[in-house]
Amino acid sequence: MSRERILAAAIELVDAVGVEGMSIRDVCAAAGVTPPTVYHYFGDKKGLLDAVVAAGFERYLQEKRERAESADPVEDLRRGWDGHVEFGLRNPALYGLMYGGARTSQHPAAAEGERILRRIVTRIGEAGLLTMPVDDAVQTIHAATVGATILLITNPSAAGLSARTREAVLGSVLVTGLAKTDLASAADSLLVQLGRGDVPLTPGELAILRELLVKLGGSGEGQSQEVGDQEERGHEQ
Amino acid sequence: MSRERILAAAIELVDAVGVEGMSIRDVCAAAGVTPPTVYHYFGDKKGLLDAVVAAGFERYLQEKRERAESADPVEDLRRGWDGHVEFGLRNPALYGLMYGGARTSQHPAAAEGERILRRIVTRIGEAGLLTMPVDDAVQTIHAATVGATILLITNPSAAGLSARTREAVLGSVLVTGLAKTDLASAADSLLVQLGRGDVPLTPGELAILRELLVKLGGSGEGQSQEVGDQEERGHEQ
DNA sequence: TGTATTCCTTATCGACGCTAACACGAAGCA
DNA sequence: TGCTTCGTGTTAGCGTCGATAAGGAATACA
Repeated sequence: MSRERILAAAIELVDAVGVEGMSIRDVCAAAGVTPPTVYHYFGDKKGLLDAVVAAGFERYLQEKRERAESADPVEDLRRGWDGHVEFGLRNPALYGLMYGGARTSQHPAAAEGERILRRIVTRIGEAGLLTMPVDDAVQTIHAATVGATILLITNPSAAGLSARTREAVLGSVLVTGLAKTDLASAADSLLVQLGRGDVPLTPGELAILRELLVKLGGSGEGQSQEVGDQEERGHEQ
Repeated sequence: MSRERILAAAIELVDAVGVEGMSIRDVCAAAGVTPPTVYHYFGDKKGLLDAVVAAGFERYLQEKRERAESADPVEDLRRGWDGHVEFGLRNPALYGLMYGGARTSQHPAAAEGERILRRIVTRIGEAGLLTMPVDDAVQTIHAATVGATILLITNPSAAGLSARTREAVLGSVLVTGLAKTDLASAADSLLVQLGRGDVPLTPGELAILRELLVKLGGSGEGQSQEVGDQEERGHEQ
């Protein structure tokens, strides 16, 4: 009965003050117990943090499992990516414990997360939409997801980074060049082309065109809504 | 004279036992000074770790600067990627401090690293080989690089992960040789995209945009440039 | 010589991770 | 009912940590 209170207090504290700011004594004060009780249940501080990480993975997996698989595995993959990044932004300290550090990281719960990803990618492969072996695709997607999440945590102002990286990776992993055919990308591409060589337009036309393209492009800093919340969805396909 | 010895001892200790295993007193013993000396030079433990991180970035930047720019910016980009990953694998604890943690990460030395990357990407963009704006490409590449490095650190058995992720990202960021390499086809591509889905423009804006795009468009087949040079490459390490 | 500055010390503080030893109520068994 | 066991906590304290107050020794400058 005290174990849950201790674990809950530890999770809350890690989320509030980070790993380095959390002390056993603080956890005890929040949970209403004394230090030896913590050591009775969790062995040592590392054991307590492992339990926190395990609870974090469990929470993450629950979200992941609640996302039912749709008929389109590619859409499932996008949702999985967005869910991962969103989870990291919602629990930055916990995410740092789970992925960032050189910690154990071989948590059994982490393996199930990768298994879910592998199942989705396998379905995509069975549909003949993969440009590489399943394991390679899983590793590539996983690496890019973690990297985008970490960079977003340390630099939340980089709006659109997640969606762009996602489409960039998907564009190479999937045979369908979906990422290159969406509206924002086409506008960005043209914007790049306008920057070099001569353009058969008057200066005024060029100015108007640039403004319109920026409005269409995915890289503008126009919308200041919170990141991670399906910001770029709907553009593709 | 003691400052350098303290910093060197701290770097060595961080590399040997990690951040959490390092204590000021250990550093003092290794450097032959007493604790107050450390606080005299570095303020507090965070200050000392910041100095360690700064030294790490400095070491990383020196390696990066020593790689002279070649005539082919794409090759420079590949070498920069590989150098980044290699540095992370050679200094895992230091890399975790530099990128993994939720630390400030806005170190001035980190900014120069990104500036070097941006310069390379800018050169690629000036060659017309970019499918997205420079800033977007920089962010995407950066995120994927960090992710691949972190996953390789925590799981060194994933051979080939770095090269695969690198080529996957480059395959999306770089123009691969088909269409979209010139102004006319980029305009045509956007024109097609305007035809489907909803466009966040007013009817008037849309009309002007269409007119301008028609003026730019090649009215059918856009001839591609001579960029068939680099295709997919093996490039294992 | 007197004084200021730099560099580093001794000595100490409160908080930390952690542990030994013990207290106490709820079964389990005679 | 009495005795034991076990799960669940406690009190008290160890050694170490990060950090600080106060001052000493050497150098530089007037």
